Amino acid sequence: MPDAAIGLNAVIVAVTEEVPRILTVRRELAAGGPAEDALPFGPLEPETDRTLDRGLRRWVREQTGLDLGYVEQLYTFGDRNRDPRESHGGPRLVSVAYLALVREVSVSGEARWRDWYEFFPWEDWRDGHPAILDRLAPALDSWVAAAPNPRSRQERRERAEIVFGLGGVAWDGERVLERYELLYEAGLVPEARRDRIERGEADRLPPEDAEPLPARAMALDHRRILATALGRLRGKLKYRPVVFELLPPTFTLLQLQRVVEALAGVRLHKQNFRRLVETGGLVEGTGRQDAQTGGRPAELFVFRREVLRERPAPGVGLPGLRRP
Amino acid sequence: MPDAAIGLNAVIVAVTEEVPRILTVRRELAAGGPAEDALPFGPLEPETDRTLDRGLRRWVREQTGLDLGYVEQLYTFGDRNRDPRESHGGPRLVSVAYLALVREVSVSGEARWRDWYEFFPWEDWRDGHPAILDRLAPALDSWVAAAPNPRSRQERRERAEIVFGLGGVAWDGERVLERYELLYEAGLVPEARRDRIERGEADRLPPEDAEPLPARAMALDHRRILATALGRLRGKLKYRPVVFELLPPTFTLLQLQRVVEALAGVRLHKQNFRRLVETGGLVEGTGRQDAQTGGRPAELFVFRREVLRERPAPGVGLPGLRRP
DNA sequence: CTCGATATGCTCAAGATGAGCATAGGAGAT
DNA sequence: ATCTCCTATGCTCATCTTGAGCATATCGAG
Repeated sequence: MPDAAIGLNAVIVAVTEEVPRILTVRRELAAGGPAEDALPFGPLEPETDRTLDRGLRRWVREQTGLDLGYVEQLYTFGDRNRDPRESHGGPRLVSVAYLALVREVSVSGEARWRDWYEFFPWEDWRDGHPAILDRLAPALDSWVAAAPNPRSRQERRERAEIVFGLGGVAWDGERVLERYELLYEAGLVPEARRDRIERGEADRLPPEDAEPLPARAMALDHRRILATALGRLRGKLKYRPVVFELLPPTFTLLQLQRVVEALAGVRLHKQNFRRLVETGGLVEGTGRQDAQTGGRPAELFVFRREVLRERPAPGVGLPGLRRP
Repeated sequence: MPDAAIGLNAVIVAVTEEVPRILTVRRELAAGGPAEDALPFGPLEPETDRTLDRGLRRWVREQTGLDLGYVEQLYTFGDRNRDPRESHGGPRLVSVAYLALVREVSVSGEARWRDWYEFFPWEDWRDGHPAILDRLAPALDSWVAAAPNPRSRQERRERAEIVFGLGGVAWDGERVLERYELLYEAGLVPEARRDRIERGEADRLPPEDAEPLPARAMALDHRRILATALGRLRGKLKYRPVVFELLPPTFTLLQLQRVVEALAGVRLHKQNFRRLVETGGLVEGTGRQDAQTGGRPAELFVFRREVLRERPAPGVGLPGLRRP
């Protein structure tokens, strides 16, 4: 069986000040090339790492000083030429990506936190319809129109409508990856051009955009990995009590709501949210009050672990977030 | 970056006669050892396989003659010593497992179809509470009692109750993997003994069960992979129209219901199921009728693709299957 | 033509959801 | 002191969804 190299990628998420953040590093991938944002990554040491996630925790600690708590495997990326160094004799690189949720934000080394909506501005609907979608829509239309034949045009149209919620289709917050992949295929993200050039496919380049999208790109396929993470987390939120990994042990209901909103990218009805988490048994009051920030003091709550015994799939699967 | 070998595993699912089946092969893993059921697996060819799932499709075709349609990545298994050959100088083997859904059942080669509930008899609740659970419950109690300290005992009890729905906790059909892993840890499946012996940990063996569970074991960690697949499929059913991958293009509502029940492992209320899929826009009548099997003829339905435009997460997320 | 079997239509109580109104209890300004 | 602004918290209500059942339709077999 021929060999390949196994890499491990980490999407490390924290939420502070109502901003969901991910930990990034700066990397020069092409030696001497431009530095780009990248997800932290490291190798699996086949000899010493007993499991994949132990390997991950090991080098995350080494690189950033962070001790990961909640960790979950996301997806394994193995397309050829994910890393351009492969085409110059490097080994086939297969990367197993993980999602980690943390509370702390102090990191050491070259790591820094970034608002994940800088990478996906179209995903944040908390202030209503994101303005960037008005710029994307016509670009998507051109992509549809540029299809080589009517059948393919029809497919493109349907796909664009479904994933971007156009033409009356409802927006589905979980389709983060599908949206990114469509933009990539349509040549609307810089990675599309860059990858083609790096692979020597300088023919068939998408037209360089006069005015590039106001979104941050990433090295390699890391924005794809990040999109996978965001989509997965949005889904998981609804049926597993993962938000609490991102919150201090004690919090107010509004703090909880703000974190959920930050991840889900939508605003929620306050009273209904409260009803959901309280009558759903997800939290319990401590009797203590918040050293608040203006307004009537709020009660402090804690996560109620017993809910795991009471309900099969406890989460904040609430109004406007529900599945069907 | 040190090298490792990448394997690909396929959990290939079909449903016929209300039985969910998976494709297995017989393998002698220890040369000269006993033949065991295994999932089909093959290597990734780093040079020729452009993507992981292409590699998978390639060797599944080679090994079984099957052309896969719907394929979805499941999970990547990378613990050390998954394959005992590693401890004899073999390379670290990391396997990417895939779930595939097919309609056909004719296979060539050494492959054969097996009822997946032979591997997990406790997962089939279609005829009510599975009898095997009455045998498992006391064995789980012993495992809880055997905890080294009160704290660990409490944790074991809570875990057993949650995953097996004991002590008033509701049964959650999706926790297939958690149940299998608990049984493994508790030494209640033959793989637990076998793996310890193969790793030379012949001390600390779980006691050999006088009367082994009436369930089929698998080679390596393949039953774990299978459990992952079953759990994932049960979950996905509820919010993506994947059942239709397992059905002929045209089907009656009862056929559809039977397939869903076979996968979910529970019986559903017929009229409500019908209401759900019809008013939910998942299917549409063809006007034609079934060459039926006794009783009033049933209308033939087809999957209604337009539902993808109308609802964000269409699936059979119905009564008794819902998340919260 | 009656029975057995399945299909299909319809009802209804209970619960969940979506949206809003009203009141409580703090801090800082006047 | 009291006014104002702000957030917390309690409560209501119309509407939709769910869970469960009854009733009727339409076939084949005896």
